[in-house]
Amino acid sequence: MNHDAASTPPLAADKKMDAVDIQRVLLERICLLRYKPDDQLKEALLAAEFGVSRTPVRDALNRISHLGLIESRNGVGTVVMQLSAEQIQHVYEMRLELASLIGRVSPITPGPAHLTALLSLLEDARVLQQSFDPDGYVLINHRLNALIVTMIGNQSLRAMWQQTYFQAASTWYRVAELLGPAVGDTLINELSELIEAVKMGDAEALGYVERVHINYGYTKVKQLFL
Amino acid sequence: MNHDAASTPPLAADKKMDAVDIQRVLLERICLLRYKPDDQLKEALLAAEFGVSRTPVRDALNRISHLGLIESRNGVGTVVMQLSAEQIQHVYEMRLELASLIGRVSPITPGPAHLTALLSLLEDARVLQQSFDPDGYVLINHRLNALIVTMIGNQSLRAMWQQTYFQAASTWYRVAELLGPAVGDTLINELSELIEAVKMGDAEALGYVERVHINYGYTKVKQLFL
DNA sequence: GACAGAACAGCTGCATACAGCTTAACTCCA
DNA sequence: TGGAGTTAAGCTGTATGCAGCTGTTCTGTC
Repeated sequence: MNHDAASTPPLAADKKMDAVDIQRVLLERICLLRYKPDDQLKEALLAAEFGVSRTPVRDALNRISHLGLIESRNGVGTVVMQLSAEQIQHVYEMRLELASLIGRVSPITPGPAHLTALLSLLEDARVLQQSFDPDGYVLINHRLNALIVTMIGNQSLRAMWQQTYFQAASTWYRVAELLGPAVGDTLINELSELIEAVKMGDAEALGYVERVHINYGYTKVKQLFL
Repeated sequence: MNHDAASTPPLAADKKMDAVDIQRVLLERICLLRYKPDDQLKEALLAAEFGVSRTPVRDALNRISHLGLIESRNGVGTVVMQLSAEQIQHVYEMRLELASLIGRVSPITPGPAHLTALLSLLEDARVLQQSFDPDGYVLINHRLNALIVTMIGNQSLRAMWQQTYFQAASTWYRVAELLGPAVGDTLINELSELIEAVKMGDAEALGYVERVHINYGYTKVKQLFL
């Protein structure tokens, strides 16, 4: 009764996933680097794993192809793309700008539900620090992103935010692998500052907090990869 | 020999279009309002028209579904969505912001090729004014948009610009129908100002020119529809 | 005549079979 | 043994048939 959504995020053991479910799982796996750049996502294998035919798998791949994270080549396979240094730079540059817009274009005043969710995330982030692992970290980041999305009033901006999040997520996973618990501390700081902003119902502050932390992340990415 | 691309933009008479071609044609038809909101895009009919099976048509529809311009409902059909007043507002708000970013994030210095293309567009726009029709107007706008895209250095911003263009295009077509040659005059002004910016190699000016004219368009849309 | 119910037509979602392309391995010859 | 040509395996792209869902229409009853 209480497992209507997101209760089986990575697993597919249950019964008959449709194209939409597969789309979600594939994106999550790319963000969690379970599929690494140059990996081949063979439609037949995925179909077998999910217990469906190639058709819904193809539909899912087609629907996420616009993100540039995968590319299908006839006769070869569907490969996971490694975003070039330039592309990563562009995505982070845009996320910096988009963050500033959260509080400026059709802003939403965050409410108590948002606060509750943030407090829950903060709790989980603290638990995570007791035995840090990148997967758990990125999953919390996932939930945080999903929450921030609900605080973006402009639907167009919301879509762009999601898009760039997916594009940057796997890069950020690699940072978490390399830096370890340090990024967890930063996440706790980010959550604390977000909580303050939400307590005041200040969407603009929220955007600036995000901007600051994206800038921090961008700095780390530049140091480590670019 | 000289008909390698865009020579048959709307037509499908030739031979064997693949999913990518179909995707382009469908988007164009939506932008030109050949498909109006609540219209049903039946896969079987489109397949017959393009001389292929339903499969590549489905692939094309899936690949553009993220724009929110169409929505497939099981048992019903794939319907063209009417963007709500709020959605239109959001898209225009974002285009205003994105325009300002053209000259700020990874800008490109426009060169002589851009200038040549703009002059050609200006010429065509002037010809159009001798007997204005919305279709011709939107097609020139299409070419202008394609050109501006090549002046956007940040790939992520480029994708967002394209996305919002497709989402706003059909709305703009309706404005052209209602206002007639007046929008053509505005287009000529826009092109003239863009030419000045490009002559100076000033990407920032280019972005501001776009911002101003998007704002003009937004004003008209608000007056007429919102 | 009006309304409830059932049968029907039509569409998308999915499954399966086939064709075309690409890569890699394998063979044959020098 | 090295290399060019050929063959074979495997993947995506496409075609086609079937199942499930939805809106409509037709029928039977009150």
